[in-house]
Amino acid sequence: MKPPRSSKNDVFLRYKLWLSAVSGEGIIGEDKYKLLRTIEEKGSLKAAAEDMGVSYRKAWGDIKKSEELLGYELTEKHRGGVGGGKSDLTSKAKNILEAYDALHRKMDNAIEDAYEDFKDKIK
Amino acid sequence: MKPPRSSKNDVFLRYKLWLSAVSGEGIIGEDKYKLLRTIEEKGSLKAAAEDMGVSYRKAWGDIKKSEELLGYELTEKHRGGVGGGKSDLTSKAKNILEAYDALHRKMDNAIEDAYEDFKDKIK
DNA sequence: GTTCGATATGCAACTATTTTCATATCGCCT
DNA sequence: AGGCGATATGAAAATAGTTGCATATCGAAC
Repeated sequence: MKPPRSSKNDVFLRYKLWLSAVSGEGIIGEDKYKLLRTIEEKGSLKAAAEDMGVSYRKAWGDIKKSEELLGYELTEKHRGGVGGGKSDLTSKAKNILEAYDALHRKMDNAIEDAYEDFKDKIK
Repeated sequence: MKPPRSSKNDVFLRYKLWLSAVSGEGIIGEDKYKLLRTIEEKGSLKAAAEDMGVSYRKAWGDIKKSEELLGYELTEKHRGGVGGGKSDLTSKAKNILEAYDALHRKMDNAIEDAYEDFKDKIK
Protein backbone atom coordinates (compact mmCIF):
# COMPACT_ATOMS: atom_id res chain seq x y z
CA MET A 1 0.00 0.00 0.00
CA LYS A 2 1.43 3.33 -0.92
CA PRO A 3 1.66 5.86 1.89
CA PRO A 4 -0.76 8.67 1.09
CA ARG A 5 0.78 12.08 1.25
CA SER A 6 0.97 13.59 4.69
CA SER A 7 -1.03 16.52 5.87
CA LYS A 8 0.73 19.25 7.75
CA ASN A 9 -0.60 17.68 10.95
CA ASP A 10 1.54 14.65 10.27
CA VAL A 11 -1.49 12.50 9.86
CA PHE A 12 -2.02 10.02 7.08
CA LEU A 13 -5.09 8.34 5.84
CA ARG A 14 -4.55 4.64 5.37
CA TYR A 15 -6.69 1.71 4.44
CA LYS A 16 -6.55 -2.01 4.16
CA LEU A 17 -8.56 -4.19 1.92
CA TRP A 18 -9.06 -7.87 2.38
CA LEU A 19 -10.99 -10.89 1.43
CA SER A 20 -12.83 -12.28 4.39
CA ALA A 21 -14.61 -15.53 5.15
CA VAL A 22 -18.15 -15.38 6.54
CA SER A 23 -16.64 -16.42 9.83
CA GLY A 24 -14.91 -13.08 9.88
CA GLU A 25 -11.48 -14.58 9.41
CA GLY A 26 -9.27 -12.79 6.94
CA ILE A 27 -8.30 -14.79 3.90
CA ILE A 28 -6.16 -12.43 1.86
CA GLY A 29 -5.07 -9.00 2.94
CA GLU A 30 -1.98 -6.86 2.69
CA ASP A 31 0.31 -9.39 4.25
CA LYS A 32 -0.90 -12.44 2.43
CA TYR A 33 -0.85 -10.48 -0.80
CA LYS A 34 2.74 -9.55 -0.26
CA LEU A 35 3.65 -13.04 0.76
CA LEU A 36 2.13 -14.53 -2.37
CA ARG A 37 3.83 -11.98 -4.57
CA THR A 38 7.11 -12.76 -2.92
CA ILE A 39 6.62 -16.48 -3.35
CA GLU A 40 5.94 -15.80 -6.99
CA GLU A 41 9.13 -13.79 -7.22
CA LYS A 42 11.41 -15.98 -5.16
CA GLY A 43 10.01 -19.34 -6.06
CA SER A 44 9.87 -20.64 -2.52
CA LEU A 45 7.94 -20.10 0.66
CA LYS A 46 11.11 -20.20 2.69
CA ALA A 47 12.79 -17.45 0.70
CA ALA A 48 9.59 -15.41 0.74
CA ALA A 49 9.24 -15.68 4.50
CA GLU A 50 12.83 -14.62 5.00
CA ASP A 51 12.39 -11.77 2.60
CA MET A 52 9.42 -10.56 4.55
CA GLY A 53 11.11 -10.94 7.89
CA VAL A 54 8.61 -13.43 9.19
CA SER A 55 9.17 -16.98 10.35
CA TYR A 56 8.75 -19.82 7.90
CA ARG A 57 6.46 -21.43 10.43
CA LYS A 58 4.09 -18.52 10.36
CA ALA A 59 4.18 -18.01 6.61
CA TRP A 60 3.46 -21.66 6.08
CA GLY A 61 0.61 -21.62 8.59
CA ASP A 62 -0.87 -18.52 7.02
CA ILE A 63 -0.94 -19.95 3.54
CA LYS A 64 -2.39 -23.16 4.84
CA LYS A 65 -5.15 -21.37 6.65
CA SER A 66 -6.07 -19.26 3.65
CA GLU A 67 -6.24 -22.33 1.51
CA GLU A 68 -8.48 -24.05 4.00
CA LEU A 69 -10.82 -21.09 4.11
CA LEU A 70 -10.94 -20.76 0.36
CA GLY A 71 -11.27 -24.45 -0.23
CA TYR A 72 -8.57 -24.52 -2.87
CA GLU A 73 -4.81 -24.24 -3.15
CA LEU A 74 -2.98 -21.00 -3.59
CA THR A 75 0.40 -22.59 -4.10
CA GLU A 76 1.73 -25.69 -5.79
CA LYS A 77 4.10 -27.16 -3.30
CA HIS A 78 7.02 -29.30 -4.35
CA ARG A 79 9.20 -31.13 -1.92
CA GLY A 80 12.61 -32.47 -2.82
CA GLY A 81 14.27 -32.13 -6.17
CA VAL A 82 16.38 -29.26 -7.35
CA GLY A 83 17.04 -26.82 -4.51
CA GLY A 84 15.18 -29.00 -2.06
CA GLY A 85 11.77 -27.91 -3.17
CA LYS A 86 9.77 -24.96 -4.34
CA SER A 87 6.41 -23.28 -4.35
CA ASP A 88 4.57 -21.73 -7.25
CA LEU A 89 1.33 -19.85 -7.32
CA THR A 90 -1.71 -21.57 -8.73
CA SER A 91 -3.59 -19.77 -11.46
CA LYS A 92 -6.37 -19.07 -9.00
CA ALA A 93 -3.92 -17.34 -6.74
CA LYS A 94 -2.70 -15.28 -9.67
CA ASN A 95 -6.24 -14.29 -10.49
CA ILE A 96 -6.84 -13.17 -6.97
CA LEU A 97 -3.68 -11.10 -6.90
CA GLU A 98 -4.61 -9.47 -10.17
CA ALA A 99 -8.11 -8.69 -8.98
CA TYR A 100 -6.68 -7.35 -5.74
CA ASP A 101 -4.41 -5.03 -7.68
CA ALA A 102 -7.25 -3.68 -9.74
CA LEU A 103 -9.35 -3.14 -6.68
CA HIS A 104 -6.53 -1.31 -5.00
CA ARG A 105 -6.10 1.01 -7.92
CA LYS A 106 -9.75 1.94 -7.71
CA MET A 107 -9.62 2.40 -3.99
CA ASP A 108 -6.51 4.51 -4.27
CA ASN A 109 -8.30 6.81 -6.65
CA ALA A 110 -11.33 7.00 -4.44
CA ILE A 111 -9.34 7.79 -1.37
CA GLU A 112 -7.28 10.32 -3.23
CA ASP A 113 -10.45 12.16 -4.17
CA ALA A 114 -11.89 11.97 -0.71
CA TYR A 115 -8.73 13.00 1.01
CA GLU A 116 -8.83 16.71 0.30
CA ASP A 117 -12.27 16.90 1.77
CA PHE A 118 -11.26 15.01 4.81
CA LYS A 119 -8.23 17.14 5.41
CA ASP A 120 -10.32 20.29 5.46
CA LYS A 121 -12.89 18.84 7.78
CA ILE A 122 -10.53 17.72 10.49
CA LYS A 123 -8.55 20.94 10.58
CA MET B 1 -18.55 -0.99 8.72
CA LYS B 2 -21.34 -2.62 6.87
CA PRO B 3 -20.71 -6.17 5.72
CA PRO B 4 -20.60 -6.15 1.93
CA ARG B 5 -22.89 -8.66 0.36
CA SER B 6 -21.47 -12.14 0.13
CA SER B 7 -20.49 -13.92 -3.02
CA LYS B 8 -21.59 -17.47 -3.52
CA ASN B 9 -18.12 -18.53 -2.42
CA ASP B 10 -18.85 -17.19 1.03
CA VAL B 11 -16.19 -14.59 0.65
CA PHE B 12 -16.60 -10.95 1.53
CA LEU B 13 -14.59 -7.97 0.60
CA ARG B 14 -13.81 -5.82 3.59
CA TYR B 15 -11.77 -2.76 4.27
CA LYS B 16 -10.62 -0.62 7.09
CA LEU B 17 -9.81 3.01 6.99
CA TRP B 18 -7.79 4.82 9.58
CA LEU B 19 -5.92 7.92 10.48
CA SER B 20 -2.30 7.17 11.06
CA ALA B 21 0.60 9.06 12.59
CA VAL B 22 3.84 9.33 10.62
CA SER B 23 5.25 6.87 13.10
CA GLY B 24 2.86 4.36 11.63
CA GLU B 25 0.76 4.18 14.77
CA GLY B 26 -2.96 4.18 14.22
CA ILE B 27 -4.81 7.14 15.64
CA ILE B 28 -8.41 6.54 14.72
CA GLY B 29 -9.74 3.45 13.03
CA GLU B 30 -12.80 1.26 13.24
CA ASP B 31 -12.44 0.55 16.91
CA LYS B 32 -11.65 4.03 18.09
CA TYR B 33 -14.42 5.36 15.91
CA LYS B 34 -16.88 3.03 17.52
CA LEU B 35 -15.58 3.78 20.97
CA LEU B 36 -15.97 7.52 20.48
CA ARG B 37 -19.46 7.11 19.09
CA THR B 38 -20.38 4.99 22.07
CA ILE B 39 -18.95 7.50 24.50
CA GLU B 40 -21.04 10.11 22.76
CA GLU B 41 -24.10 7.93 23.13
CA LYS B 42 -23.54 6.66 26.67
CA GLY B 43 -21.93 9.71 28.16
CA SER B 44 -19.12 7.84 29.83
CA LEU B 45 -16.01 5.96 28.94
CA LYS B 46 -16.83 3.23 31.40
CA ALA B 47 -20.24 2.56 29.91
CA ALA B 48 -18.79 2.70 26.42
CA ALA B 49 -16.07 0.21 27.24
CA GLU B 50 -18.59 -2.18 28.73
CA ASP B 51 -20.85 -1.75 25.77
CA MET B 52 -18.03 -2.67 23.46
CA GLY B 53 -16.94 -5.61 25.54
CA VAL B 54 -13.51 -4.23 26.21
CA SER B 55 -11.86 -3.40 29.50
CA TYR B 56 -12.06 0.12 30.84
CA ARG B 57 -8.30 0.09 31.20
CA LYS B 58 -7.81 -0.55 27.54
CA ALA B 59 -10.44 1.90 26.35
CA TRP B 60 -8.93 4.56 28.55
CA GLY B 61 -5.41 3.81 27.33
CA ASP B 62 -6.55 3.87 23.71
CA ILE B 63 -8.17 7.26 23.99
CA LYS B 64 -5.18 8.60 25.83
CA LYS B 65 -2.81 7.39 23.17
CA SER B 66 -4.84 8.85 20.35
CA GLU B 67 -4.96 12.16 22.10
CA GLU B 68 -1.21 12.12 22.56
CA LEU B 69 -0.64 11.39 18.91
CA LEU B 70 -3.05 14.04 17.76
CA GLY B 71 -1.83 16.60 20.23
CA TYR B 72 -5.30 17.52 21.36
CA GLU B 73 -8.15 16.09 23.39
CA LEU B 74 -10.89 13.93 21.99
CA THR B 75 -12.92 13.83 25.16
CA GLU B 76 -13.76 16.21 27.95
CA LYS B 77 -13.28 14.21 31.08
CA HIS B 78 -15.13 14.98 34.27
CA ARG B 79 -14.41 13.27 37.56
CA GLY B 80 -16.81 13.27 40.44
CA GLY B 81 -20.18 14.92 40.52
CA VAL B 82 -23.43 13.42 39.43
CA GLY B 83 -23.02 9.77 38.58
CA GLY B 84 -19.37 9.83 39.55
CA GLY B 85 -18.18 11.48 36.41
CA LYS B 86 -18.62 11.55 32.67
CA SER B 87 -16.94 12.00 29.31
CA ASP B 88 -18.08 14.04 26.37
CA LEU B 89 -16.60 14.37 22.93
CA THR B 90 -14.78 17.55 22.07
CA SER B 91 -15.87 19.37 18.96
CA LYS B 92 -12.68 18.27 17.26
CA ALA B 93 -13.56 14.67 17.94
CA LYS B 94 -16.99 15.25 16.47
CA ASN B 95 -15.46 16.76 13.38
CA ILE B 96 -13.25 13.78 12.93
CA LEU B 97 -16.12 11.36 13.29
CA GLU B 98 -18.13 13.29 10.78
CA ALA B 99 -15.27 13.38 8.30
CA TYR B 100 -14.69 9.71 8.88
CA ASP B 101 -18.32 8.98 8.08
CA ALA B 102 -18.19 10.94 4.86
CA LEU B 103 -15.04 9.19 3.82
CA HIS B 104 -16.59 5.84 4.53
CA ARG B 105 -19.58 6.63 2.41
CA LYS B 106 -17.31 7.42 -0.50
CA MET B 107 -15.24 4.34 0.02
CA ASP B 108 -18.34 2.22 0.29
CA ASN B 109 -19.47 3.47 -3.06
CA ALA B 110 -16.11 2.90 -4.62
CA ILE B 111 -15.88 -0.61 -3.29
CA GLU B 112 -19.41 -1.35 -4.34
CA ASP B 113 -18.54 -0.41 -7.90
CA ALA B 114 -15.35 -2.38 -7.88
CA TYR B 115 -16.85 -5.42 -6.29
CA GLU B 116 -18.68 -6.85 -9.30
CA ASP B 117 -15.48 -6.76 -11.24
CA PHE B 118 -13.59 -8.44 -8.52
CA LYS B 119 -16.13 -11.17 -8.10
CA ASP B 120 -15.88 -12.10 -11.75
CA LYS B 121 -12.14 -12.11 -11.73
CA ILE B 122 -11.67 -14.45 -8.84
CA LYS B 123 -14.23 -16.95 -9.99
C1' DG C 1 21.76 -44.91 -2.44
C1' DT C 2 23.57 -40.76 -0.29
C1' DT C 3 23.34 -35.76 -0.08
C1' DC C 4 20.86 -31.32 -0.08
C1' DG C 5 17.57 -28.06 0.89
C1' DA C 6 12.67 -26.94 0.92
C1' DT C 7 8.24 -28.42 2.39
C1' DA C 8 5.43 -30.19 6.59
C1' DT C 9 4.12 -30.00 11.34
C1' DG C 10 3.88 -30.42 16.48
C1' DC C 11 5.30 -28.14 20.53
C1' DA C 12 7.89 -25.35 23.71
C1' DA C 13 9.66 -20.69 24.40
C1' DC C 14 8.94 -16.02 23.97
C1' DT C 15 6.56 -11.44 22.92
C1' DA C 16 2.92 -8.60 22.65
C1' DT C 17 -1.64 -7.39 23.85
C1' DT C 18 -5.54 -7.28 27.14
C1' DT C 19 -7.64 -7.97 31.28
C1' DT C 20 -7.78 -7.88 36.15
C1' DC C 21 -6.80 -5.84 40.39
C1' DA C 22 -5.65 -2.38 43.54
C1' DT C 23 -5.66 2.24 44.82
C1' DA C 24 -6.25 7.20 44.41
C1' DT C 25 -8.77 11.37 43.14
C1' DC C 26 -12.57 14.27 42.24
C1' DG C 27 -17.14 16.65 42.91
C1' DC C 28 -22.25 16.58 43.30
C1' DC C 29 -25.73 15.09 46.66
C1' DT C 30 -27.84 14.13 51.06
C1' DA D 1 -18.57 15.57 56.26
C1' DG D 2 -19.36 11.01 54.05
C1' DG D 3 -21.02 8.16 50.15
C1' DC D 4 -21.16 7.12 45.41
C1' DG D 5 -19.42 6.13 40.99
C1' DA D 6 -16.55 7.53 37.10
C1' DT D 7 -12.06 8.98 35.84
C1' DA D 8 -6.79 7.95 36.36
C1' DT D 9 -2.99 4.89 36.42
C1' DG D 10 0.51 1.36 37.69
C1' DA D 11 1.49 -3.49 38.10
C1' DA D 12 0.50 -8.26 37.88
C1' DA D 13 -1.97 -11.95 35.76
C1' DA D 14 -3.87 -14.03 31.82
C1' DT D 15 -4.32 -14.50 26.57
C1' DA D 16 -3.08 -14.38 22.05
C1' DG D 17 0.17 -14.29 18.48
C1' DT D 18 5.03 -15.48 16.79
C1' DT D 19 9.19 -17.52 16.67
C1' DG D 20 12.37 -21.21 17.36
C1' DC D 21 13.42 -25.91 17.43
C1' DA D 22 13.26 -30.62 16.43
C1' DT D 23 12.19 -34.00 13.38
C1' DA D 24 10.23 -36.17 9.21
C1' DT D 25 9.55 -36.46 4.27
C1' DC D 26 10.37 -35.89 -0.43
C1' DG D 27 12.78 -36.04 -5.07
C1' DA D 28 16.33 -34.43 -8.41
C1' DA D 29 21.16 -34.89 -9.09
C1' DC D 30 25.49 -36.88 -8.42
